[in-house]
Amino acid sequence: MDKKSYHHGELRAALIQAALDVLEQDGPDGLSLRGLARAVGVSSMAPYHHFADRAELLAAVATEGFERLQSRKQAVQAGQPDVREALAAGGANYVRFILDNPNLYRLMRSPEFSDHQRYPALHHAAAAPAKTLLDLMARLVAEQGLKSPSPSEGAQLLWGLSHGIGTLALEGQVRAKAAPDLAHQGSLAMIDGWIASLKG
Amino acid sequence: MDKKSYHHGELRAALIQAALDVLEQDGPDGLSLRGLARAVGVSSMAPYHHFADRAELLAAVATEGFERLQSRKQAVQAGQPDVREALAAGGANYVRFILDNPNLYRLMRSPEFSDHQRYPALHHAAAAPAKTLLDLMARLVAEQGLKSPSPSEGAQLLWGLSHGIGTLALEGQVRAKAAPDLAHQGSLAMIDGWIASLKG
DNA sequence: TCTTAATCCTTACGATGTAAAGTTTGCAAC
DNA sequence: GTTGCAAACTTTACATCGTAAGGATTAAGA
Repeated sequence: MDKKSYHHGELRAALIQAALDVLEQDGPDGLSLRGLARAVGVSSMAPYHHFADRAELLAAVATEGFERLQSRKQAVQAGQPDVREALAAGGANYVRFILDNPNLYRLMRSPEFSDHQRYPALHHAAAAPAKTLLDLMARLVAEQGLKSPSPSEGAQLLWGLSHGIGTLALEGQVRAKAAPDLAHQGSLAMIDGWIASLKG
Repeated sequence: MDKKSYHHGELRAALIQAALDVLEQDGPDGLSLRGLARAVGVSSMAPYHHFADRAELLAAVATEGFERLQSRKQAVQAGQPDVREALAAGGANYVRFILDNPNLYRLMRSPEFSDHQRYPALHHAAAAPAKTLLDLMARLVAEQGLKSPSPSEGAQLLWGLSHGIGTLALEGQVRAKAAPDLAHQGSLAMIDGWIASLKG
């Protein structure tokens, strides 16, 4: 592990880990390629042998973030028989993830990665949580016989709600302590609104 | 207007305007103090006589953004007698603002301005739209006799929903064309969920 | 007219992203 | 083993950025 050879051996992974650490401690402004290289004990240009440019390194970090999100999501929603409750719990958990990893989440949602062609691994990782949500929403629509919204619309609305509550909480516009519950309660309200519209 | 004197005369306003232009065209990465100074035809250091640092300039731009948002908000919600519809229309309009001013909105929500002490003008401008929403929500709670959510909780939920849908639309996770309607429909669903819970 | 304060400029420094070209090392083929 | 090559890493260099320090210009009031 302590090999100080010319070849680092695991530079790529080490850089990503260092970036995650810096992101937590110093925020995104303290994140520089040179700084990471320094932290890992390697020259300024070494990272360029593993990443085409700064953006590509950040994309790899964001990818790691999506993988962590997905594993948390599965842990929470695994044994939930009630779809309605699973969706609400998923929303609350999503907000908790945002609050636990503010800078990482912001990076994950950074618009500079919107080019799917250029960051395929990122978008592959990002698709997993989205699909989990969509599947759950489809189950809700089927079980309740909803005519509106469609599964994809419903998923976008629930996602948008939790994403919005979470990011507003990051700014202090919503009390961080209350935010997960708020997302939970808001998700239930929206779901109940959909169900209620059937009986109207 | 074409005075090429030593003193620019309206450097502060010109810089803010230039920043808004650059933000729209080249995105936030193209935004540099030196670049703005160049665009306005002034030395690199001139901006520092009007702004303590880069962040303070950006804060002024963000402030301008909140003022534009508020005036649009008032234009839309002015003559809405129905509270429920006013809230939903406000949400849709909010999403439209985000889509019309993507980079400006991201700047407005940038976490580097979260220090209220340091950017009083920004937070004053930002408070206006929030208050408009809160007042409307209070009216809804009163008219419908809602026991839950509280006005502030409800406002945060509706705000979060529109903020979330809008920012997801910026990333392409939600179709931009459909986003305002989605926010509208989602707001109504949530409101109806609140009302339905009274009769449950 | 003289003073003064506001406005703007010049110069300079450290940090960053990254291009170009050289060095070291592990490994595969002989 | 020795050789040869590709991958991993380094050195050097440049443009650009934010901004600190100090000098020049000018508008406006005494």
